[in-house]
Amino acid sequence: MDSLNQHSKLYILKRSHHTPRPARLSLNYAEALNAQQLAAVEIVDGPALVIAGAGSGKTRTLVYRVARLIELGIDPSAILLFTFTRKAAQEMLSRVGQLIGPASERVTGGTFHSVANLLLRRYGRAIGLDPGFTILDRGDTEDLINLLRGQLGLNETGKRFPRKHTLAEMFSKSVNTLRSLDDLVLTQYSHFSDYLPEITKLHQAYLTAKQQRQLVDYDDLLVKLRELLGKDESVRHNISQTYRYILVDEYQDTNPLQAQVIRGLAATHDNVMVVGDDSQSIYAFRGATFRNIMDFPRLFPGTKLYKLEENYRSTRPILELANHIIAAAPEKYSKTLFTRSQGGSPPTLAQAVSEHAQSRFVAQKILELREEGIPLDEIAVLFRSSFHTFDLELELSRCNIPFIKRGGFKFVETAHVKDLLAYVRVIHNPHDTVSWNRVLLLVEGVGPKRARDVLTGVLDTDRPFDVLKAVTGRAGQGLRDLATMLERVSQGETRPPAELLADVMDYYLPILKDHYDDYPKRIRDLEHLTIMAERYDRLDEFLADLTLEPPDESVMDVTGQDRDDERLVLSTIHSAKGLEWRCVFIIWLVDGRFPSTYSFLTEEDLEEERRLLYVAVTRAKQKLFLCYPINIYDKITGSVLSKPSRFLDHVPPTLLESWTLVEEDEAYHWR
DNA sequence: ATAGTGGTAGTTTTT
DNA sequence: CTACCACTAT
Repeated sequence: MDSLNQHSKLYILKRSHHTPRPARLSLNYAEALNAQQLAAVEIVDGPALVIAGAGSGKTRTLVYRVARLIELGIDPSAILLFTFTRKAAQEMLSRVGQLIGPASERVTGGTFHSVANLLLRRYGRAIGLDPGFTILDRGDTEDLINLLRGQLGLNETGKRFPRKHTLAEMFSKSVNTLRSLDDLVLTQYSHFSDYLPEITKLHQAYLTAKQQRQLVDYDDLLVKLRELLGKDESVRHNISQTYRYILVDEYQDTNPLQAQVIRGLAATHDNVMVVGDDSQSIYAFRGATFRNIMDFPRLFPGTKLYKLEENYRSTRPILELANHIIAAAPEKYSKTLFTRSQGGSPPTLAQAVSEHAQSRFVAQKILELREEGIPLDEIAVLFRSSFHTFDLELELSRCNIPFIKRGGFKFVETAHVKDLLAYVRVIHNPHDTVSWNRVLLLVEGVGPKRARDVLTGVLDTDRPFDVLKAVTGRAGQGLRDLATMLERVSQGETRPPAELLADVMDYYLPILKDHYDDYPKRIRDLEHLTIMAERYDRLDEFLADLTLEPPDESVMDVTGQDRDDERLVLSTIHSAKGLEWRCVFIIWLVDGRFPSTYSFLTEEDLEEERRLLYVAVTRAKQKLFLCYPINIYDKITGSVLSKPSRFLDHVPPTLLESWTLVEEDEAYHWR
């Protein structure tokens, strides 16, 4: 306190939300941002839509806007940032932290699902949801559907009844696209329309089962949040006033349901900024549509529109290729990406005579690049679907190139991990039908029938363990053992999750050894799971995090060594969203694989594949290699694939440098 | 009713 | 390849 004020009395003027304290901004925003970015950063109130092309500094813009809001005196805890993964949120907020300090830690950030989880645990009671609800992942969902299918006697319907996977997909899509199940089945799944009554019945059973057992699937998180916001005026007001500034990243990959959630959250203030690029919308299978971007101004009248069109990521030749690929798309928001950078070599289009030749090319080229001084973690191999890399993975191992694979099968989805977790989940939520079923089936002498019988008993009582103990017959002893173990462990439900897991492990180990020949590998996975659990002191948080944000490394990497060393990245294009590398390889660019034969049926699917390629290409900063093998037999069509992806058809030859790969000893024939 | 075997169809992408 | 289904022997 300086001396002038020593004798004067202080009278505090309270700050109101609408009159932020006079800005004393520490950052020079105009210097750090281009004109377009600056305009988007400087808007404070009201709805805003930012169309941000690939590599146009979209993240930077969001980061600076959050920083500026805080610098303007807005309470950080009133800011809500939606991102596509939780990691993305953490990275952004840590960048904000670097700019303006630790206030950023109080910003709420995460995926729609994780935020919904947070709010539902807090306010869910208002819509009859117990805070201890269990979240079902996709596998759990399918298990539950199958279980109910058995109960309803729909197992003998005949061969053409949809599989659990398809059923789950139908249910989910109807929710996320806001379409009725009838409508969806009759149009998108018309080959199953004969079964519509059964499907509807099963769906009803699925809904009630979840309701009764406090089970919540991924979609329910969003549905229930919408319900919470819609039904209860005071809760809506409360939540909306808590989060007075909302930012949404990757808006092109949100679905209509998520748009409604945003609408509800912003009910009292309309302070929403969404950022996205319609050309990068690649999650239609999850109900996402780039039309969400188009519709945003209608949902929020008075929306201000900003466009970021200057690309800072890629060299000009790479950008030109990307522009050519997307130019052929029939429908898109008008924007033209440009760069001021000069130079850069044209992308390479490499033809290999077989899948293996392609793998060898990639491995060899990567070794060369490393010789040139490019670190491995600045290189990525991207692909359409995760099984496209099987051969490459072998080749990389042979060449001693360490790599990490992102996307594809997940560690938490493996049977043994699910088994172990099921025990803990039963303890946590005794109504969890799905986990009960799983746990029961692992008992010697228990099959589907007995599991179902025991299950009905278990769910109707407060003392489920006694029900297990009362069973006689072949499975009696096994069920008693199970009951004893669960009872003992559940005494200390409040103990750290890692301890609970260790206890359960003692029981489960013999079962594991009995079930799987490769149990040593699986034991290591489970040990890893326990290590992950050590970071938590609450069981429900551990379980929720595991389903909402499963570790995105695939199984083998979890236990792999040299975690600290730099490693090559293998990634599905979907998992590569928002990332960038100095050098990028895109493999399997053969027509029929990418785009896959699958997508030939409808134009929408095909266009999504085009955008997918666009996303892949725009990940590259300096060097881009497009690879395609020829002479690939395609089982689906019965034909041989040898033509490069159709998306490259109209690309001028000058934009690509074509290479033909030949064997060393054959090379002189070509000279 | 369950466990084990053998055959076959169907294979993205993720919260 | 593998997950799922049907069938068979307990």
